[in-house]
Amino acid sequence: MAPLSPPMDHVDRILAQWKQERQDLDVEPMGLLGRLARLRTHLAREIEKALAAHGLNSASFDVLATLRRAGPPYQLSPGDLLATTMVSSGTMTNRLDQLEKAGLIERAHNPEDRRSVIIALTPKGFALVDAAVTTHVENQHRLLEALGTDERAALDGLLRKFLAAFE
Amino acid sequence: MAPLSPPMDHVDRILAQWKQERQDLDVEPMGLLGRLARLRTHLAREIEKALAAHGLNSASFDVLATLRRAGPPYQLSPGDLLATTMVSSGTMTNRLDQLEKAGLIERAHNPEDRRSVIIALTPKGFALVDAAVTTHVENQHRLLEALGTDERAALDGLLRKFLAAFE
DNA sequence: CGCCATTGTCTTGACGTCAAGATAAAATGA
DNA sequence: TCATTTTATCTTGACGTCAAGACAATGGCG
Repeated sequence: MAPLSPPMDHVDRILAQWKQERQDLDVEPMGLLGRLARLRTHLAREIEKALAAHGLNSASFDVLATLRRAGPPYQLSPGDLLATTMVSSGTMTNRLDQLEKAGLIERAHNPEDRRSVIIALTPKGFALVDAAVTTHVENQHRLLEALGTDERAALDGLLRKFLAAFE
Repeated sequence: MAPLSPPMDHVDRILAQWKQERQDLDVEPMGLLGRLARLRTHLAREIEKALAAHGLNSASFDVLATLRRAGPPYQLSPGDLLATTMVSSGTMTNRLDQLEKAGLIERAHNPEDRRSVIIALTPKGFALVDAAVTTHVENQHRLLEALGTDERAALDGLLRKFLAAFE
């Protein structure tokens, strides 16, 4: 018996159209990259939903989580936060403005460098992110239920190698 | 000899911090999902760069490419375009407005349904997207160079299965 | 026929992001 | 020392996106 081929999905249909219209192109990479992009959009939307239950989005959660997992005293500079979050400095300023208004972080002067700012998690921010991360991790487990243990390990390994080409 | 373990990457460091700070959480899924998200950001930025050489971004390219690969007469309704692009109707209207201003598409009434609109690629739009897709596909090949043939197939298969859980 | 739910598209207002540049402080080095 | 470069953060203006809802046309159904 021939092995079962998986059913045609949305991305397969796109590739089939290109093969019809532009036979000169080798569109094979478009399949992998298209699936990665679509999957990422679905996952991001699911993650936003889970965080919304705590009044957060993934932008604000990322900042709070970075401060939380840094350990006591839960303080980092905007520059430190930039180094881990893949956003521009203007975006980080905007995120910090909102978190400060919400009382989840505080800005303090750095006595050792007056250009620099110390961002500190408030008790309210700490409590919120600690609750949110619990929900978030549970949600992440749920999102991975479609894959078995071996598949997760294989996928993670391939993503690791691929990602290494860019950072 | 023990097998070589890959070097610690950015995501590994995040996981190590969580393991230190929140030992109650099983953060294993965060590794896979974090790598997927970071990888997608890197890839999206590279793709934007390649399309910018043609004056396009991935938003406008997606619309033009959908019309192009649909085949003659290179016409679809906004609703058809919505069905393949994972954006809201307001986003699509905005994209079409700009493409129309740029002379790359035209809007026409649908004689069979006066609610409906026919979006047609102009000759200028056809020529542009045909050139852009050539560059885009070359760029996609380049982006996948980090992976071998077998790895690409394995990754694509896992992404296909994962994506199937969401659509 | 005429009412009502549905469909297809567009409008509005808000949000998150970025690139480019402004500002101020600190480090460098002649 | 002092001018220059570098670093750290913030500001500005533009862009792409979304959710919610407006609007007109269509299709079903009594």
